[in-house]
Amino acid sequence: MEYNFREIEPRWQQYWKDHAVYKVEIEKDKPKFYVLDMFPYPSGAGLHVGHPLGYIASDIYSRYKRLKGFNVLHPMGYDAYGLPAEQYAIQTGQHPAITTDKNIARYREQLDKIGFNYDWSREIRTSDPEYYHWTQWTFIRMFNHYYDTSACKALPIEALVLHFAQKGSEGISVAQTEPLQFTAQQWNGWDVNHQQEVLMNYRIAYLADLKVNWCPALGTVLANDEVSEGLSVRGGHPVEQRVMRQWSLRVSAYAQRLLDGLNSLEWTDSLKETQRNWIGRSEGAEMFFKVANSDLELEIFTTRADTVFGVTFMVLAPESEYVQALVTDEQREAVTDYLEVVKRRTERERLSDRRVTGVFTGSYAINPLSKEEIPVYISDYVLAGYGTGAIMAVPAHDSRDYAFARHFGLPIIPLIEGCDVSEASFDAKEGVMMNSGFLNGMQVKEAIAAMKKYIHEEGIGSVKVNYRLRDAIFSRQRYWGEPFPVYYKDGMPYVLDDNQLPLQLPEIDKYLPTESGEPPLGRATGWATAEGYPLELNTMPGFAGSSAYYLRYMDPHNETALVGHEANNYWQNVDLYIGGTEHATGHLIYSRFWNKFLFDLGLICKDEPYKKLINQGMIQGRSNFVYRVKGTNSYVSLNLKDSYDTQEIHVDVNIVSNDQLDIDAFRAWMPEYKDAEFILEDGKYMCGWAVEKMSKSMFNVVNPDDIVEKYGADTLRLYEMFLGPLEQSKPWDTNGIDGVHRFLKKLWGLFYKGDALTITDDAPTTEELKTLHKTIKKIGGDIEGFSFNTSVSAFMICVNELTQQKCSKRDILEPLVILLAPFAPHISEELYHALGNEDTVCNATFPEFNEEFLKEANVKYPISFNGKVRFTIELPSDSDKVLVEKAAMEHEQTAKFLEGKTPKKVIVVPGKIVNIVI
RNA sequence: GCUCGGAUGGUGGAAUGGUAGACACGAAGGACUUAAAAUCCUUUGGCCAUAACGGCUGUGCGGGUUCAAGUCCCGCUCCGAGUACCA
Repeated sequence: MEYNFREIEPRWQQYWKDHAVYKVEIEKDKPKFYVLDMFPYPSGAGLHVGHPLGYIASDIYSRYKRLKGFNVLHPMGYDAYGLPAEQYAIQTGQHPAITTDKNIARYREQLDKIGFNYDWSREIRTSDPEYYHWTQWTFIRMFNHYYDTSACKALPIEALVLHFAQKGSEGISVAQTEPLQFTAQQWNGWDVNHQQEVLMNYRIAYLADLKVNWCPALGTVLANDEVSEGLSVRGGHPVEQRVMRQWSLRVSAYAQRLLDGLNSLEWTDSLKETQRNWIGRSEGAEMFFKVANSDLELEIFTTRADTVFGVTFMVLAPESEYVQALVTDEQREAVTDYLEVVKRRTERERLSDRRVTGVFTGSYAINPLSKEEIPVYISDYVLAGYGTGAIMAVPAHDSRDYAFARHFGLPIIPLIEGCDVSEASFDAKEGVMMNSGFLNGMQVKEAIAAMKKYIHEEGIGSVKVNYRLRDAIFSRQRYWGEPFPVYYKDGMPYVLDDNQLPLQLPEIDKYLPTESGEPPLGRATGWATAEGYPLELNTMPGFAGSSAYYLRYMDPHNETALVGHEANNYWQNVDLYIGGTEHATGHLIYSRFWNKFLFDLGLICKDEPYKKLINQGMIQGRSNFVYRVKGTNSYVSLNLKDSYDTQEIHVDVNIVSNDQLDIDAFRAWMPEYKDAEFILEDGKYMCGWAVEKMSKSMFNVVNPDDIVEKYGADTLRLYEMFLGPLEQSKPWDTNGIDGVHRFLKKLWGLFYKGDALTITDDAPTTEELKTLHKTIKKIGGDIEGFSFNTSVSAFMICVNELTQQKCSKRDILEPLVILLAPFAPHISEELYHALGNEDTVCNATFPEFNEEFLKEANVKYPISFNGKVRFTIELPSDSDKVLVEKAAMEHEQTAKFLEGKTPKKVIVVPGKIVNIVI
């Protein structure tokens, strides 16, 4: 009987489905394990061979954990809201839900072919009202809570209202948009609208006029992580700054907790570092600089308090509120002109053109230490959104200030002994201070500390921590997203009652903004509450639905809660999360924030959602090229191309094998190549190749369906793992796949000779047992360490050895099949049943290796101590070091040499030398 | 600029400080076959040598620690990723 994967695989997939093998329930007497994949956005292009990489890895691990006796939750769903379906709807008029459903069906079909062990009864889709019910529900709670900085948690807004009514803003410690001061009398005297307006300053989900990233091409605002270098991440359209009234989430309130939480997580250092940089904590000082001939004081933030003696000017951001107060009549025209220029520049222009620009306000401030009068400038290199929007400039020790000083001819005072500031500033935080009064002679670090102390004692400022992390803008001017559970009364927003949820997305005629420029929901008829109050027209962004989806999987059909307490207490949080690094500053920040908020409200039991996280690397494409002799339809083979003037052209990798072009297939590929002629080498046409992103335009996309059709799902799974370390990016090259396929055929050959099953119940030989046990040991260790590529090698070695040993013993082959089940479940299931087992291999137990057994057998080897003493003792032939070390220690002469001392280290090289360090 | 990774044969990649190149692909040669496919065997880092044993060299570059370095330390080069007027 041949290894017929085309028959075996669908049959077992059907069996698993029919017997609900992967359905999981809470089982209190079993330890739980939660393995999660980052759920996909179902794009129209379907899966390519790179997408399942992480899914295969999580599938292997969850199957392994199950064999180890854990109750494993391994769900899957879809991030169903997104721009492509909406763009498609705009072009074709087809409802995004239809497009999305179609794409999901296609994804599911592709996923099913690979034999994953998802519990599909828990599937969720973010666009499903049953699901976004709870996204809206959480939003309502964010609206109704504020962040208390002394309690370090979110608290109900009613508590704050009560406080305001009694004491005004006195004594509150809160996260807020801007510091407000008012008395209880003022508060109580305000009408409802004004009170609501003031509360917006504190709510965790709040509406505010913000400078936002507006993308005209997409017709919507974008969050910071959706913009890169002035262009939208999706589509690469220009983004400009605009002030708009938008919903935001007060993520910044959680900055410190998001930072601290990282320490307890098993994530890679690089990913944690990325998040730390994104959160951007910087410790420094806030200081006040008096304005000459005025009562005004300018507040600045600096991390270099030690350099105050070198401050020779100050700079305000163009948007700074100080600007108007400081402009003198003589400078008014120049300043107005400058502000106009700045306003006209797009974000992208500002980033690409970094020439020094700025204008003098006409006013002077007083350096609080040197007491010198220093000019105050305006320049767009100072950002309004960070710190206080004003800086003290130290040209000698900051490169931006240096460039500015040089341009405007301002003085540069060096503060560190021996530094050279004739060409560039000296930015390093090291050296001995000079020109700095009482700081002279100190090291920079001492000086920073001394200066902070001084600032505090003299009352000219305070020690302050700043974060780069901004609040998340939560409104999108789109149709295909979660509607906000919000209505407007007298122009003020109010949230719906829980019993009005889910607020379903209405139907509209076209998926475009209204003529008056309102978002698409402005087209919906009757988009209002029963009382006739208009509903919010914006929808939520992509990250809304993905922020708490892991909780919903625990209890996906609960109609009364996001997640029930019993389910949450059992499943807790995700033990292993696998996905790409591209979510480092988006989803993985928002999701942690969202989770911490729910934790504050006592709704869930863990304040971090993802305990261990693994980033699978990208699978790149391996493109092939042909070389056309310029101006002809003639193509020259790779190694002959240097003698011609050629043009490199991408060719479909599916008609190239081992870099050799299938010439007939090439002629048939496109009409223009029908009459192509070839200049061959050794009778072949060899193509060039390069590693590039996998994309249609490079003709290097490989579809997993084709691989499954040709080699089977088990081969695909093994090969994806075999390609290289999980976390590393690597190119896909279908050529190597024969190797793993051959391995499966060899495994099959251990069971069947011709049509006959040749398994015997004979006792295994020592050699056979050795092969088995070292394989069990290796595979177990590799899976725990996520070294799936070396596991596949270990299987190959094992089967090669057993083939040589002509092994057909049940006692060897049955454990081997169970061992392989996480990697290649279909063939394992088939062979497991061929051995006479009734139950599914998924319910088997992961075999244990026999350590004692592995310590047998003896062969001769030479040995020496520190290269000096040399004699021969008997050592095992196996290269297992534990064994060899032990044998060395038990040897008579060795024992005598040691005289009862415990060696620090025993180093063994079988066949050559042993060193023992005492 | 800053942060974090990485560099090993023709290719993908193995190597708790201990025989570098496991395993696989590709290539070359051979067996079987009318032939092809499939399968199996041999060789395969480089250089030198051979009837044969073998020798030298070798993990981006330059130093260092060590009995022993692909691995640890210092200084570079190149490549990749993230981030950026963040004061």
